[in-house]
Amino acid sequence: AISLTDNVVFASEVKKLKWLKNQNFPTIKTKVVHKPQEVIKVREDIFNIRSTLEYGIDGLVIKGNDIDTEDMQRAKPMKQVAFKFQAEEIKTKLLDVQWSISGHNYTPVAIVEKVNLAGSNVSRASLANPNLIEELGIKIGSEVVISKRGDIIPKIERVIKTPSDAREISVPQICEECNTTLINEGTRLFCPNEDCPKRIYYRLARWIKKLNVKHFSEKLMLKPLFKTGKVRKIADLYKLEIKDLVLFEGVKETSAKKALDNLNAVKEVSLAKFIGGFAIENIGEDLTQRIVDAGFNTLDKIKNTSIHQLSQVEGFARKTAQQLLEGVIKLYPHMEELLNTNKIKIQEKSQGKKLKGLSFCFTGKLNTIKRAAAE
DNA sequence: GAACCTAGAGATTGGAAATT
DNA sequence: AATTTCCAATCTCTAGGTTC
Repeated sequence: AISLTDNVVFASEVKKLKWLKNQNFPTIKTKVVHKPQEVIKVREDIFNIRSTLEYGIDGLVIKGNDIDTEDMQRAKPMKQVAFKFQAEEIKTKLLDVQWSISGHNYTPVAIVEKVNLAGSNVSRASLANPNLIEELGIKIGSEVVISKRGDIIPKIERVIKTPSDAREISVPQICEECNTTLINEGTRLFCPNEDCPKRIYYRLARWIKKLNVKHFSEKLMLKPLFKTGKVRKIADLYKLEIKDLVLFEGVKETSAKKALDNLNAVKEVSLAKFIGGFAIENIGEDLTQRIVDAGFNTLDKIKNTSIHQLSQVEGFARKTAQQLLEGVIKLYPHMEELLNTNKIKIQEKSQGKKLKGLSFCFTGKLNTIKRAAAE
């Protein structure tokens, strides 16, 4: 069966959906087909009437002509696939390249002359890494063609021409934060200094993000805290009081309290999340969980094992095992300090799987525990 | 009430390493 | 050599707050 994919309605936007209902929004019809050629034909037909539709669409969804709830629960259902239209392309000019710094990695971002493309204004596009700059042969001043891949992500497709007075894109040589000479591996440009402030800050931001602490604003709170030197390590976050936050512009008691309450509300995390929150390069929560499942279920067990033993775990070979082990050993004092604040602890053992996959709704007053705890 | 900020939504690229 | 998995990064828009 075929239905239209739309980039207008988001399921969560209840208000908008209601609005659409009131507008007698045309229902999206499905069509049953039997051969691949028919799919292509339908796609062409729809593409031709696309501009006459009352709403925006970006392609088709082709799905099995049945309802398979199990399949639909997958992150990427196997019984349905999007078949989008060829992305619109437009000409523009490269004005500048900014280097976006995240942690220790430097990523080039193209700044182009603002153009309206497929319904939005585009002025930035990732250039991924130094190698891509070279492959494209792009310079400041180059005329380029951009598209939005999947109608969403701006992408520089190719260079049309580069005037003779175009300027070479300069690749940073030293870290703007700590003056360490950057290492350019072609596919990534990074600052190797383990104690680079960018790296230290990134760890804090990762922690907040990993624990899903809401309203702890990076801009208004975390950055100023870091800049003033008040917070260096994750453990420092747990010593903060409201008075430390209201010092900053744009932060008053209400938001300060909210941020700290949210931070302190997380009292227990799984070992995998704990380690994932420390931003060891290439070591995320999911990978760590595999190690935990394989029996390395305490911080010390992981710290005291060997690369060889870790590499017995699926998903880990020498490199990843080494990154994890060295990262944990290096950060162990940090981790201990954090645990010693007694504000957060690692879950003793992985929870049973009896509740896995089930959904619950709490309503009314709970007698024995608070609602948040129950959730 | 204006101005500003955040979260979250959907979507894709592309590198690296591991696995098959 | 091909496939899978993870990770990090990018874009825009808007509802719903907070602060000024």
